[in-house]
Amino acid sequence: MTSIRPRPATLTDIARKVGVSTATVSYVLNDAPAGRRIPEATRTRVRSVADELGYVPHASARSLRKGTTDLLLHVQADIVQGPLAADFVHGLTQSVRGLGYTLVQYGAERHRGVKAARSWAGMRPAAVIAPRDRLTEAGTDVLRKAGIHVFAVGVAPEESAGTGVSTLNMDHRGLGHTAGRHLVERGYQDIAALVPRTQLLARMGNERLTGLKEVAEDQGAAVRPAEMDWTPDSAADVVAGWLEDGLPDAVFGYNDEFSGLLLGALLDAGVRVPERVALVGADDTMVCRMLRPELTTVRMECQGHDEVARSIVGAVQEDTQVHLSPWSPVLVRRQT
Amino acid sequence: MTSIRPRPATLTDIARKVGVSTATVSYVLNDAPAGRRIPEATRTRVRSVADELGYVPHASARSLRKGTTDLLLHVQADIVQGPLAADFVHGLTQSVRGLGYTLVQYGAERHRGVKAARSWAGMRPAAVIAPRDRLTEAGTDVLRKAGIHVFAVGVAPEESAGTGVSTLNMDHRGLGHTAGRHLVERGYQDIAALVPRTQLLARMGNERLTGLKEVAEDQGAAVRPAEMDWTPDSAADVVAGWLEDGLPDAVFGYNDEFSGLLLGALLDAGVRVPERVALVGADDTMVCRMLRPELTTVRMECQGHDEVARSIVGAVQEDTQVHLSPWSPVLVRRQT
DNA sequence: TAACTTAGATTAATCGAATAACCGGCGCCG
DNA sequence: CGGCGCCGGTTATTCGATTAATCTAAGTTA
Repeated sequence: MTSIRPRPATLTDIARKVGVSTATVSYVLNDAPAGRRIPEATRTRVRSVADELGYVPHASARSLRKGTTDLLLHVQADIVQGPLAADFVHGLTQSVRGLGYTLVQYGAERHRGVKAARSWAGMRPAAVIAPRDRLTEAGTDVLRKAGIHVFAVGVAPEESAGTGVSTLNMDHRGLGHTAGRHLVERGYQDIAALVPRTQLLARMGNERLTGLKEVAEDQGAAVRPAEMDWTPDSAADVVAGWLEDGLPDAVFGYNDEFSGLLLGALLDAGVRVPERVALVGADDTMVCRMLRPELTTVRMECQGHDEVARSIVGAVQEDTQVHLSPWSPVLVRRQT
Repeated sequence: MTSIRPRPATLTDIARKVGVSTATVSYVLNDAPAGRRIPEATRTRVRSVADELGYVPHASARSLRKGTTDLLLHVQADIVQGPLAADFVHGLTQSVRGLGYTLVQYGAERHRGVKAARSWAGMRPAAVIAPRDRLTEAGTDVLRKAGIHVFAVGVAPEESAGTGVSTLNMDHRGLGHTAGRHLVERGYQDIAALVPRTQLLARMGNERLTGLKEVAEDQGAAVRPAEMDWTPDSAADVVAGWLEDGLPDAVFGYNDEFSGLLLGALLDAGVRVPERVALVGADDTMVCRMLRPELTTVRMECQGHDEVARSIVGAVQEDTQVHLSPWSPVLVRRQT
């Protein structure tokens, strides 16, 4: 039995059934652009037939004719996205849909540069939103030349000046400030900061570190960075190092997850937390609530998704650069 | 300055520049379907000009003409996807790309049923892969009528018999078996199992519970379920309840994250883990390595992504039903 | 009654790529 | 010398939707 794949209904099908031309049907279904005169009777008939046939407009055909798509292509980072990113994407998807756009995610590891840009460009999205490590200069060029707006995630506005590339950032330095202020206020003088060794995370880690330093050193507290991998062994190594060189009073653990691993290693070494070493994470994930002691953390709160969506869509439509940084740090105290 | 949005190069542009017709260009760039005779010299010229102009085929135009897309639309669940799901999607994206398909994710909460199906169908994807709670019967119908293959995630093969809908499942019962076997073998007789109260997770929780029960009761061990929300308070409530009714010997915590919250509550109540109550999670996330004691867990190992991709693509191309369940449970012992 | 308006449509071109059908010229063979 | 085959292409149509331009019949006005 060769199953004949059903052919979706088209404008022509509707037109034939109603007994009018496809033009009329198109006008009706697009709510008659100004100046068109179509009596309510016709409109009703067209709409009911469209419904009956389960008509769904063919996005490709439409975009081919109009020369633009309603697609916003979000290229995912290699790293696993936490709840913060997931929530952002979900919210944004909803918001841009209200503005007539469709946000989709596309993610394949090790797919970057010109080759990747070409495959993104093939979909002719209105914009590509991609993490910095996926975008090369040549790749960005391919997109720009195809008339596609580019958002670089994790690229500072200064870096993208004059390139026509918009940016979307998290204020990691501000996050560092918030963590630093908390620790300094509570009298800690010898503060350590974890910095992930992975390429992508290292950049963010260093920015958080910078923010922490700015606040701490201003108040006469010392900050020492410690590189760490995303493994329990690496956490143990860090702690072992400290046991030799002297334990810090407090640790800013980059994020909740790195902090969690470190906490395990500290407890294994018999270090009392937070009495001997205080620990601050970031992102306010549920991990904070699983650990004992619970983790003090810095949550990044996102401004309304609707507002972010409007900024993005505005930039896309005018093809003007914008630089967004919609998250602000908020301290969540859990350890004394 | 009104920036004229650059127009991407088309077949016509290449044809004009090379001095041949668009047909020739098309044949060359698609590697001359059998029977076509085009000398190497022409091929080379066409290809070099295409390259020079940065030509990227217009996916919409192509799909309009061919009547099919290379799109596989993965509709994301409302819940935050863990590393397991993320890894699956990344791997699959890569694998299907090798087979000429493009997997994209689309996620907006509270977007389900017929309305959602219509918006998915608009893209004319070759297939829609969606979690069960996004698919209504009517919605599935819209897709099937549009000639789109449907994969229901989390729907048992029996449920989808005769509907033409393929399924993609995780063997939660098997996971329960593995956890149960471990606990029974270690002599635990009074086993509790957490079951999430959230709609979507409850289904999986109950399947895991069923598997656990099958093994345990076969060996004369008792299993008592305990409903829990994804909050620290709820975990505390569960523990409080047990303190009244009697603590179990062991707990299967649904997954690592629920187990983590429960562990916190147990420790708060002064219960020694694993001496008084043993705890088993699931998914083998890094959370297991942060907690003290570390968590014994059941990891779901996925068979090769290439193989899964082939099954999916095969079903899509033939429009035949398949029922996939590519994960198998593996115990990871960490608590004695 | 002729000229003009207007409501309510229709016609036809177009977007970019794929592809079936066709075509002119050259060489070879009987 | 006529016919056949093959080489290296070209022409023209098609996919589904949009939209500017046009058309028709009825009604209005002078």
